[in-house]
Amino acid sequence: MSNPRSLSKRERILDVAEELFALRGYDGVTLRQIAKGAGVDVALASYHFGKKLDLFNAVFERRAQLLNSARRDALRACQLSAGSEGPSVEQIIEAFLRPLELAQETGDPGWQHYLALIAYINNSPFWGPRMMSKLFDGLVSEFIAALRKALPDARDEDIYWCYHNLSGALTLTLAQTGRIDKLSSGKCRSSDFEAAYNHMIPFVAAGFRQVCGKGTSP
Amino acid sequence: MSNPRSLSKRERILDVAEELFALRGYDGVTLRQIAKGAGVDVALASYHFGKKLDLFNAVFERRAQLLNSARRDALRACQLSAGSEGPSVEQIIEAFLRPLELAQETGDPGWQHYLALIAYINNSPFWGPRMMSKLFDGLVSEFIAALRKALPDARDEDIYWCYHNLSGALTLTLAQTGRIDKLSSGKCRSSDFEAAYNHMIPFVAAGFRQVCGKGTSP
DNA sequence: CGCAGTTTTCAACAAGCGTTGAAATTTAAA
DNA sequence: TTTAAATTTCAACGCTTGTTGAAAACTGCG
Repeated sequence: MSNPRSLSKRERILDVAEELFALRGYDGVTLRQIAKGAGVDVALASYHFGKKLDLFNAVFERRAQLLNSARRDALRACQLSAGSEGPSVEQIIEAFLRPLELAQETGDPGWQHYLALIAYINNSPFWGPRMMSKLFDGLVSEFIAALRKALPDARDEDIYWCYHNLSGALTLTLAQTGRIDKLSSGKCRSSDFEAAYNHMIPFVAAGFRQVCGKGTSP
Repeated sequence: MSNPRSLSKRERILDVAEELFALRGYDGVTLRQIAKGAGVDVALASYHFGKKLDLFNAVFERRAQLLNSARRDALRACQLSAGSEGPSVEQIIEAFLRPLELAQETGDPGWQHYLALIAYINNSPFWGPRMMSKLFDGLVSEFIAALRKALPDARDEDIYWCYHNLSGALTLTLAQTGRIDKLSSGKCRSSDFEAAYNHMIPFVAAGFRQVCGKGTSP
């Protein structure tokens, strides 16, 4: 049945595919590049995953539940620790973002590649609509609902646009992990995850309050 | 020399390449697809532009100067209309963003495709570093300098992180133009651009002020 | 060991890729 | 109209792609 070597090779194919897809996109990577990177014959990818598109989807599915659970748990935790009026905007945004920072900081480069791949998908007019909602719609709805409670004066439309801005800022951060910002001449390293999120959270929270009303105090 | 038909075919190749590259990325589009879309033989793209990568670059160069000039003019205009203490954060961000909105609203779908292509590039770990700085570094430096003056208490590092968030929010907006979102399903599409920027500008300005100090009053 | 089942490689396929040289067509000027 | 240059098509090249069927190697079990 399942021996250590087979699991290892199957997993290695997923790892390499994850990394290369994140860098060059679906069409920019060949199965032969993936196989070579994994030290494996080309046909093995087809044996384990079927068509190339199935391998692409398998890469996403591998970590999707794990990530969604972590973010859902973070939201639940901050809801429990908050009073009956619910968590503040800052707390909700923090619950939305910190699990990603933690994933990036595990030291497992696979998580960085995976999140960069998510960013790639989110900004792709072709892949975005067909994959993002399947992966994240349920989770996002929960966060939107929490935000709606924390910002009782806001119109739904406003909350949506603010979430859009949050998603964009986050996406660029995920896409640029490891990259050095030339403009800031090194002051701003995208691999400095903590700095990125410590700046993003107050930035986004202030934006929400400005556009959606003050809400409950932080 | 230059006759209307030849210009037309050359231009049509650029138009179709622009649209398809924006949708599927560099590797997701073949010269044959572009040629078919333009109603032209495959070899004609090579005749006019050389290699596939040269065509890719030609698509960028066609509108780059026009766009950069518009944004630079907008910055100069708001600097002139402001007093000696310079424009506010809102005015600077508005100068940074409005020319893009205007380009999207020209009704020329080419501009929408072009801006979506810029978004694709910006979020691509492969293409981003090698193209974005060449296209926009000079312009961005001018805006950063203006922001530094409007936010005298801010550290450079903070300004760069805030700009990063602005760039991300903008990029996602450019990438998703024309897309229909569930939460805004009832809205009319022509007002989408205006709504996007009208929400983005106060959102981003509030973020800057929160992270970089209050600055001069709006 | 021997054997069944799983995993991995090998070899090859048809299709599509970017690119190119030469031929055909169109254009602009004389 | 004649002529030379610019444009466009044609036909084909060498190569790479994703995929597959059959052979080989490895696995755990009796």
